[in-house]
Amino acid sequence: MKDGLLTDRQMEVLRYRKQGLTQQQIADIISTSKANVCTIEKSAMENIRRAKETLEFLYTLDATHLCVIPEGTDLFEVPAIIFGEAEKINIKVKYDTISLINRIRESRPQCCKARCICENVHVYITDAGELYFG
Amino acid sequence: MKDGLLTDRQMEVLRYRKQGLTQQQIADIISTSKANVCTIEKSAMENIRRAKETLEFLYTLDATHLCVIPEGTDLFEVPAIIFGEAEKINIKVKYDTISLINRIRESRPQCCKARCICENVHVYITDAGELYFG
DNA sequence: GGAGAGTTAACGAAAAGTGTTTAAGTTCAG
DNA sequence: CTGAACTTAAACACTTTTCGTTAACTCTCC
Repeated sequence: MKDGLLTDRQMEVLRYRKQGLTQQQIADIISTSKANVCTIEKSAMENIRRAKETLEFLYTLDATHLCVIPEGTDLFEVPAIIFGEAEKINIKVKYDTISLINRIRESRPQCCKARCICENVHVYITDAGELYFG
Repeated sequence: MKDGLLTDRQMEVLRYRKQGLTQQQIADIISTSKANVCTIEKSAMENIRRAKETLEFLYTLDATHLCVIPEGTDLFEVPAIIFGEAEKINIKVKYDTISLINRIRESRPQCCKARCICENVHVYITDAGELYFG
């Protein structure tokens, strides 16, 4: 049974990059060209993008797209945005302000640096008012 | 630029399945055999599993390596190991015993045969006490 | 200008994924 | 038991991905 989308090579490069190494330094370590490190890193990012998109599709199977929280939004402004959009389509969100903030922080921890949404977050909602973030 | 992991065929089958159709009904609609619908559905689920695993790998990049659960370990012994290691580095795990077991079973179903961890599992932990398994 | 970091394009070989069929195998309600 | 729904395995053609090379390219900083 296979692992995730990323190859050993791709994970290796991402780990070194996380440590702050340059492509040339990594190329020396793993004995290849920096051009190759670049393409490996690039395809790794592409695979990650596809993984995210795949899970977004899953959510859309039983949820509809509600809105996008733009990168840079203050976390505390998010509930008002979502409540407003949900009201437009007559769906009652099943979270109050506090639990909604907890919900998004647990669902997308990598998008929440302190109080700031650090990348665009797509919001999906079911008829039951359940929320998904992609 | 490519879409997510799922092929058109796979998304098609998943949508029909979501509507409650049987594999035979879908096979008739998309003009193929029911066996093929089965394999398409199966590979779709496999792709979804891999997408989840890929994103979990991303999270491990932000986490530190905590310990390794050796192959053959009893699943019920895992929480004690993890709590012990986390205590050593003064991080409070955000799961209790039961939810920790559920967490690892959901995260690495292929590693859990009955009560046995069937391959080495690396454990990563964030400062917030979130756990990831790789 | 030159050095360092990163990106891109074109190409080949090896590996992996996909759709399909055929055939044999469950599982389970009636 | 029978039949319907579903699963599994092997084999095939086909396409895509991945890793690698070489070489040329942009940017930025000094």
